[in-house]
Amino acid sequence: MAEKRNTHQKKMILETLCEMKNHPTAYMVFERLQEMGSHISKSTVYRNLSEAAEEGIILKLAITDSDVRYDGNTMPHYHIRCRECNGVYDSKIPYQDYIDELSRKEDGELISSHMIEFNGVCQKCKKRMEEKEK
Amino acid sequence: MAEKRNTHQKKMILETLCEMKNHPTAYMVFERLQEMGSHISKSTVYRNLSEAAEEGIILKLAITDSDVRYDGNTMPHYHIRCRECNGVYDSKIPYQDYIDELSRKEDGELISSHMIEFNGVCQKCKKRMEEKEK
DNA sequence: ATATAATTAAGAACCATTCCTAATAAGGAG
DNA sequence: CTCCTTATTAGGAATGGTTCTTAATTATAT
Repeated sequence: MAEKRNTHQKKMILETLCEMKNHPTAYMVFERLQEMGSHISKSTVYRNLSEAAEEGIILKLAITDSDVRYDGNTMPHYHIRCRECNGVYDSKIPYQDYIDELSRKEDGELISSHMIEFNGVCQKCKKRMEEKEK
Repeated sequence: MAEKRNTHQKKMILETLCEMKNHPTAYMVFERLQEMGSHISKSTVYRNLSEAAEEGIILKLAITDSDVRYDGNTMPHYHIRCRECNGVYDSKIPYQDYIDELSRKEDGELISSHMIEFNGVCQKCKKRMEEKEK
């Protein structure tokens, strides 16, 4: 009655994801693995990340990208999207339960959670832009 | 010194978008136009929607989809994504300015706005699920 | 050690989106 | 109204991330 197997590939993929702090897409994880000399195939990376997200081992990010992104950190948290470099950063503010309550009161839908994405410019890009000004 | 032209195609595309209340992707607008017997090409639909969004005439939706969606309603508002039918609905709750202030205080980034997407089940699907229960 | 079935590698297929180019037509000038 | 300029379009090829397919592999139970 074998159901789930622990393979080298799965372990490598999840370890690599957790090392990457840039909220990568499945493709980015695949590329990283290739750089490291791994021969894990594209489809294996896509499948494992997708399955891990379904199992709740990793997080499938709610990001307004045209690509799905993953995060090793499964704690609920918000994201900041830099409109200059397109990078994704974590916000430090805690989950706002009351936002869900507000929606439950106002809207007729069955709300279970929400996500927030901030639009802004990250510190790195901000600094770079200020230096260009001079 | 002609800069911007008003073409039949542009007019038709924007009118069609505003008639559609389901926050369509560019492709969905293209399909709708075809159903209506229009011969407007795919690339024209994509280009016009993208340009209109840049000009602020329409809204490029912040939705955690793998596709970009557009909205004729340019008022800032939040969205509810139904996890059953995958539909996108508008929330009635007003924009929460203080969320931006909170992030500005806690995070170091230059925040200009945010978007919220609720995860839930829409009224239609809720009703359908309840009827199946019986 | 063997069996079986979950998992993988490799790459073809998919499909929304972008890109390219010749043809078209909006709108200003005469 | 007619001509010119050039923004815009139609049509389709190219792109590229993701999904799918299949035979080969390999984790795990027995």
